[in-house]
Amino acid sequence: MNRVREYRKNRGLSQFALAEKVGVARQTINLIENDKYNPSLKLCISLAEELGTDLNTLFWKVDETQ
Amino acid sequence: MNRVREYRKNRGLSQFALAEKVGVARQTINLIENDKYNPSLKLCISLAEELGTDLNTLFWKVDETQ
DNA sequence: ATTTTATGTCACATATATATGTCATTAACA
DNA sequence: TGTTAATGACATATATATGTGACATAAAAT
Repeated sequence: MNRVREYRKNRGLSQFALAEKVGVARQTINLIENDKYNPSLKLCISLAEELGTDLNTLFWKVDETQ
Repeated sequence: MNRVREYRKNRGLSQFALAEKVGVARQTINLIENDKYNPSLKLCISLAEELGTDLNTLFWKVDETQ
């Protein structure tokens, strides 16, 4: 799991809006949020920058119990 | 740029040894260290774990002037 | 000298991330 | 109502990450 959806929603962005900001298709954001695949490092960095956070926060050992 | 080579050398590992530990080909490590492409998130996480560090340290806004 | 080891690179093959178009469903809203 | 926006999902196409095998060079070890 990752925290892309959480950070996207906190910014009031739709999947489509975030996709446009980072230059990918809406489906790509959808698949990443639903852990359907394994994004590239560059895309992870773009997402972190666009969402005002960093790689560890979005993708490093997300604790689902908290 | 990233700090994979630096952390690998600090651990006394060859590209081949690190490649075996994370389950990719030696060429893949070589290309990543030389910024010839854009690894997947899962591979970045494996590298960070194997090198005893985290995503931000290896891949987030590496300052080349320091 | 000669044999390993480590690294960079190339060519080709394969797996998969990503794009594009589409459809269904739900919620918000006119 | 109907219409639009948001999301999940599918099928197909393309770009690219990664694998595999090979070769060259340099350094280290024997």
